[in-house]
Amino acid sequence: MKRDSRLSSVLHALLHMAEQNEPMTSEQLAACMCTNPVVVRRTMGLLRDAGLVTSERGPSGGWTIAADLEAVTLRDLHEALGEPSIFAIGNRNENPGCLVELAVNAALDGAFADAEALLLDRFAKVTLARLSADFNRRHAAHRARS
Amino acid sequence: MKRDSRLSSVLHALLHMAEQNEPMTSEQLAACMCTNPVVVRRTMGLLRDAGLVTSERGPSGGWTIAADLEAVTLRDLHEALGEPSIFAIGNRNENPGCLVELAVNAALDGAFADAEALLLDRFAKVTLARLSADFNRRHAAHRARS
DNA sequence: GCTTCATGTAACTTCGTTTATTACGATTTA
DNA sequence: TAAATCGTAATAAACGAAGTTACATGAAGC
Ligand code: FES
Ligand code: FES
Repeated sequence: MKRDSRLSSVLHALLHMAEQNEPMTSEQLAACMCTNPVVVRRTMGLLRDAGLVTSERGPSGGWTIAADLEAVTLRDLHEALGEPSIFAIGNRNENPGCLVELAVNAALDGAFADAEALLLDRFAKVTLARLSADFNRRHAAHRARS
Repeated sequence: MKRDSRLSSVLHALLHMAEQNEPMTSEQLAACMCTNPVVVRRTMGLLRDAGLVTSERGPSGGWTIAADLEAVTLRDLHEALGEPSIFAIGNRNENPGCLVELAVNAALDGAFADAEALLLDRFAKVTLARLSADFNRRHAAHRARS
């Protein structure tokens, strides 16, 4: 199955934007991430709907972070993206008609629910600020090496 | 996204087979699960490669469980199926060329790895015997009600 | 041996989802 | 008004899972 990589994408975009004082255009972000400006607008549009970024039209327009980096977590971003389903594995039939399926689904669903809860919990503990700091640490180390 | 439902499928098949003394044909299993005999063979073939079931050709042939129900766990089945990737969400670029991607991937990968570990751990704790018992319990309750 | 039943497997199609692309409209700045 | 930029709909491309078709292989029974 094709994986949804939008969470990864918006994180990229946000980290770039966090290093910048001016708005960044869809074009810039797209070039940087090897994708298409329209894709950037579509995805960032969801973050705008959630109040995490703002967009301005016209010359000198573009995308700007509108939230506190300390407050925004990966979980917030996941929710802003519409909480896409997390698993690539699932039940054959979600509304079972027979007892065999009921028993199987019960066993699998419990495990999946627990794993999802753990993942979302981990997401909730990572802020954009922490990610940005992590990036800057790596950046400094990289410059020191070269 | 289209989810991989093979784990769910083989569980269905195995529970049916556990209730049966004779081999079951691909045709029977397919009819029971509303799918195609060839799909059944493809999937069950992986379990056969793992030594969990056997297949016999010709008249009176079919599929038979070859392992101890107490010993086989969901994790064994997951492995027999080739350990398909569990998540429908992932990194945009698994082999990052820039430090932004490195930082993002590190954050996400850690969370995904932990969730995967938890899920596999849960899988390892569920045996076919337990599932079969669960089914029989439900079956008895169902008969008592009607 | 011949027929029948069943698996083994390759090739192809269908279907659903994600991402990319095209096209055009709306808004802002100069 | 011209240029830059987002907003959005419509469409195509790319991909993977499941389904389907077709035929080969092997076993059982006569
Ligand atoms: S995504 Fe911007 S440099 Fe890597
Ligand atoms: S009766 Fe539900 S799968 Fe067999």
